[in-house]
Amino acid sequence: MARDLSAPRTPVRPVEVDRSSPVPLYFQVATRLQELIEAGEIGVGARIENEVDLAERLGVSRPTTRRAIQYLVERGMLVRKRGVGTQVVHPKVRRPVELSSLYDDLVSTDREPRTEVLALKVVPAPPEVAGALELSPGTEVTWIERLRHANGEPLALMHNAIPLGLLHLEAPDLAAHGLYELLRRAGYQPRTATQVIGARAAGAAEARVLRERRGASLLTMTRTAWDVSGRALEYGAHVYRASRYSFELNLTAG
Amino acid sequence: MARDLSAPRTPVRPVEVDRSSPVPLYFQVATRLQELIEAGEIGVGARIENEVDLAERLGVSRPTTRRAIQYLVERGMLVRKRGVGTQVVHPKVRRPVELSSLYDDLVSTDREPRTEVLALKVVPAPPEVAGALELSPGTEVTWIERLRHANGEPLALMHNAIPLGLLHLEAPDLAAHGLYELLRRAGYQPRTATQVIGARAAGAAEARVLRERRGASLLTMTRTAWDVSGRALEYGAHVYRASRYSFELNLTAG
DNA sequence: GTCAATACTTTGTCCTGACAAACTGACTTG
DNA sequence: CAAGTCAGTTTGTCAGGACAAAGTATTGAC
Repeated sequence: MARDLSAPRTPVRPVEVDRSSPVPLYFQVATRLQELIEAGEIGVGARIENEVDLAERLGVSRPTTRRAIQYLVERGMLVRKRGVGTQVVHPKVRRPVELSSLYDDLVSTDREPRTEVLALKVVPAPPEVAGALELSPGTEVTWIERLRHANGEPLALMHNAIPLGLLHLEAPDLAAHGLYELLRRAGYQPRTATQVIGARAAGAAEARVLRERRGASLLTMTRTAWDVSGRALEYGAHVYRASRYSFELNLTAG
Repeated sequence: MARDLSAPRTPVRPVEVDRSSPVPLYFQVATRLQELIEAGEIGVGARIENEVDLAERLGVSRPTTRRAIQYLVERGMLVRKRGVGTQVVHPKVRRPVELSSLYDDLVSTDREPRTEVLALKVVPAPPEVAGALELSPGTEVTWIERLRHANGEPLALMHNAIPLGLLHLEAPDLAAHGLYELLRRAGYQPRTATQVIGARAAGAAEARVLRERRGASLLTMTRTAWDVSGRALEYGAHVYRASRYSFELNLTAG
């Protein structure tokens, strides 16, 4: 359907590989291609060279070239069609979903986060928390309550549970850093998570600390995060001021 | 850390491949492995055979075996470690995020969806819609307003815009099917989307059609969806009764 | 001129073979 | 006995080749 097949192949000229580098060849090729596409040197809609020619010109094997292209296809930058070729569809990577913390988001958008630690103690896990973290009921967990400010205004009230023994938390650390940053620093990298996002009206106590009217709309988010080996890292139940915050997601369907 | 390496390798016995099938070998192997894991025959934490042995026993090459395992690794079921082996970490696939429609979700959970088409017309795209769909301002689009019921109760008020020429919509079709199903049937498969999820209080008109009190909390979702070749398919601005609906997401970090 | 058959291009699948890098566990050595 | 060394295991990377399948473009027949 009116795909412009007469468009000239962009011959990806300045790609070279460094065989002495510890970086895998396929990754070198993928990175270079990504740079060229993001810089606009290979425009949207343009077809790139076919795998065989590209491989030959770069001096690598076809499987290596395929792997590099596949990497960018999975990231949504390229589309392949058998018998047709490979086309650029997006100049920027659409990341599937960011598994980053609120704190990092605020820092990166210059919104001056500040954290007030309301509680930090060890308690037996309530049934809901124990279930989410796959612990037997009553197992002790570190329980955290924090109030997160942005630009001097309260933004979110956050309750979190962390399995004991994972890491030792101190109030000053929590005040100065995001929870995910502390987890990462201790060697635990969140990799998968399930979230439930909903909304409800603010109760009296919540309204007071968040400086909203009673009954104001709040965004709620409960999340459980696991690391790469399936170990449960964190359970969180957060409420956000809907007037100041929303979730932005980029989705990709398999 | 206390990984049970003494656990016996589960030898994935009943896997066989059918070389006369048009289904690729790597996919046959991946599917069979996935079934065994989901059925619990290979338990969580168990290591599977190493690639070389598995390949030999199945009578396929090691790259084919690797590709099958890689497929499950990307879906979060397995974890590989060089020098160690491959372990099961999750008995079920955690899909990155489902890009399915509300209608399909309600059908699959047996909640008897019913759709009331409030409006179906062709209008010039408002600036916000034009921007989201990457159309020049004022381009005409199909504009849809629907009220979605579940179990006989109103659940969501949905506004959507579709580029003209993509497909011809009739009210009866919209009443009987989800929008995504109609798109798919016309050959357009949504692949990537950006969503913004927020909350706000119900206005008077919204409260009336959704049978909520005025000021009740509503979940809001605006979304733009593209197909595999980067063509904008749909813009949607939906509001949900927070008392009856929440978003559930499974995330995976790269 | 239109439609079907054919040739060509390009990606998809699969194989064999080889070496490198990371991790484990046992052995050696001080 | 403790710590470093070394061999074994397992996944990671890469090459080169072969054929299949799905499109596109051309050619030929009616």
